[in-house]
Amino acid sequence: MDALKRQRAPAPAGPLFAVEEGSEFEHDTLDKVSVLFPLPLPEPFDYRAATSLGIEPGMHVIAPIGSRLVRGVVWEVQRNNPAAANLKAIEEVLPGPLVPEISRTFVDWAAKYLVRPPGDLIRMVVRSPDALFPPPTYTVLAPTGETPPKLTEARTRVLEEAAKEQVNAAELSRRAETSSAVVKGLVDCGALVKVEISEDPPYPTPDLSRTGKDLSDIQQAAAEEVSASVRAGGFHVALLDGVTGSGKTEVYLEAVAEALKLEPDAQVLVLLPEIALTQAAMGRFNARFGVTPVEWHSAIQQKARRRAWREITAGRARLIVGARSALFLPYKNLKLIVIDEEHDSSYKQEEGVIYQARDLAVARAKLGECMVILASATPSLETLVNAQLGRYAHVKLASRHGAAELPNIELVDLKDAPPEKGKWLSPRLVRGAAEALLRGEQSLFYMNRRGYAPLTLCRACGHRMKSPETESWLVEHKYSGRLVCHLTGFSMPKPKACPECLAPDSFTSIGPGVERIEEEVREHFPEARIEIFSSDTTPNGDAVRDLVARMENNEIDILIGTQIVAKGHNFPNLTFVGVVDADLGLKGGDLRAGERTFQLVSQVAGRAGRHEKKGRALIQTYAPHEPVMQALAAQDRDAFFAAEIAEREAAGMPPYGRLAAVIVSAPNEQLANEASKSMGRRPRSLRVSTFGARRLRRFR
DNA sequence: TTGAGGAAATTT
DNA sequence: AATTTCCTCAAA
Repeated sequence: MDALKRQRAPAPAGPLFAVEEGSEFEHDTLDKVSVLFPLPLPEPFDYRAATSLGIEPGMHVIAPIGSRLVRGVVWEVQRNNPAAANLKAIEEVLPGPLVPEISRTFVDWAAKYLVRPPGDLIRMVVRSPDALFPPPTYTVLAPTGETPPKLTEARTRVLEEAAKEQVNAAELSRRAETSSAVVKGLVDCGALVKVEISEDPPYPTPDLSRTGKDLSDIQQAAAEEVSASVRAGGFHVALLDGVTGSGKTEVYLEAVAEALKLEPDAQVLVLLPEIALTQAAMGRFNARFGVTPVEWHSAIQQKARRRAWREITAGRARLIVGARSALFLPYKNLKLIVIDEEHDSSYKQEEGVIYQARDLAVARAKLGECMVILASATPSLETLVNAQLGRYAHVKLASRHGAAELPNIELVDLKDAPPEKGKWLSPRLVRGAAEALLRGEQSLFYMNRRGYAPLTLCRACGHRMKSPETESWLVEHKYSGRLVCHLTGFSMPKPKACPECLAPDSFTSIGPGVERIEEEVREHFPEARIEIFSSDTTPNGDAVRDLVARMENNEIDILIGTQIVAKGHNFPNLTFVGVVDADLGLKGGDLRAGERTFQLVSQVAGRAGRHEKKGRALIQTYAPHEPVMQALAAQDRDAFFAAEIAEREAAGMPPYGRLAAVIVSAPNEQLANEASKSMGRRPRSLRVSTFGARRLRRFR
């Protein structure tokens, strides 16, 4: 109710039709109107409305549900259906642009595909409650060009200021340093006129006469291929596949320009991973088109959201850059969707309505006869399979732009040369960093675990410190002196004595995290400048920028980082990378563990020697013969994916089969286990694996 | 009986 | 999602 009040109260302006039957239209018939509400209802609800109201699918209406009034979208209309007489009446027809047919079809399709009430999806389409009503305005004063009869000094000053910028009366008198009466006098004699300005003005149009940066021959060929697809029109998907630094962005920007040229209201949506939605990214678009794109993500402010929604629906917003949620907006004429870093896990929404934006984008494009470009240096297995099967065009940008070479990657078999007990760096890793240090170059140790140690154990009784809710191990963070649950964020100070057996100072730390690797590195290189790069040490963007800048300026010799280092940073003097535990990501039985490990480790290894200097990467593993490790050493992505694809196909795993999670809840753990096991026995055609509550929590 | 308090059903 | 109805348990 609150939401509705808020929606209706501030905006009595605009043509709100009160619904009244009878009176004027004596021969009026009744329509049956199905309305989809942004509620988890199983289907649209039916109402009655006079035919003379001309209600059409896509219109916004208010209708009663039980004792309250709710805003919804008209889904279907049956003209002249007398049976509608027994239905409740539509309360009110709201102004505003219709939800286009493509968006409605997409909602229906996605609701089925995601096994969700359609109302949950329309909620993502109609996302700005006050955008339906005409935008609020404010009044400014503009000179008319007429000269007032008595041109005093004060009046001249006011007219001079008014010519510079149009502002309101109070501001104008302040700027001209006169009283408000002078300004009012000028309005009265017709030298100034009041002008209503919309609070939601249209965005500036991208400048399509501009050209992009000069492209290499390879880039040029790729740009021409995707541009030709855009010009051809209709549904196409292209995978733009090129290593970091191959200039993928420049290539897809050409396709964006091409799509915008198709029609005066043609729109382009560029999806970026959440963390990539930065001012720097916006700047790249600005450099190419002379305008800042329309931004859309969950953090966008109410006013900006209203303006963006209004302009997107009207087809006046042409270039939209956003996170996954931008996919659902009611575009008027969407011609191209670009998904940058298509493998990125942030395209997967894992709470509420669970969806993979990359997959839905392809479906949405098919419905809207539009093109999709999936760009990545490390495409997902699903996308590569689609490219191999010929469903997607495969546009390759093979060579690195410029002179830099790929680093040398070697495996270090930890079974051959294990580090001493309580240590994690093999002599080869230490030597690698020492050599780089001697040459005045930088090293990076990659350890994908935050904190000091993943397990804290009582030596006296063997008690393990666990998170109260999830039963998962508490990770020790030495700098903060706390034990932290990485799943829930729960944390507590490290206790002085064991809570189980009360033995004092009996805790011992098991296993490594970045902080512990740093300790070990400091023992080897006491004189070196060493820093940790993890989300704990760099809590915000400023801290990240500062650390990256110091690394670029050679103020750091050795960096120890979690996966945060894998993302896009470019350190010219970094020539040695040591991956402390490449096996870490493979544990846990996740379907995509191998794929993720390959992508992460090859990205991290790729940090070495990105400029003139040749880089070297050492990868520590206990399983050097695993296909992932072999492929990493050979830097052979195709070989890795070939092996992985064969394995998935044999096991009937995605994309060759589908997975479904069933959550079993019971009064106690034993009962839940029994129920899961018996469920697993029943249908022979299904393969069932069971996870305990701890692991399942992550799926919720 | 009455009435919290909470779960379950209903809403067109 | 927001109400309304149904159900249980316990106090009077």
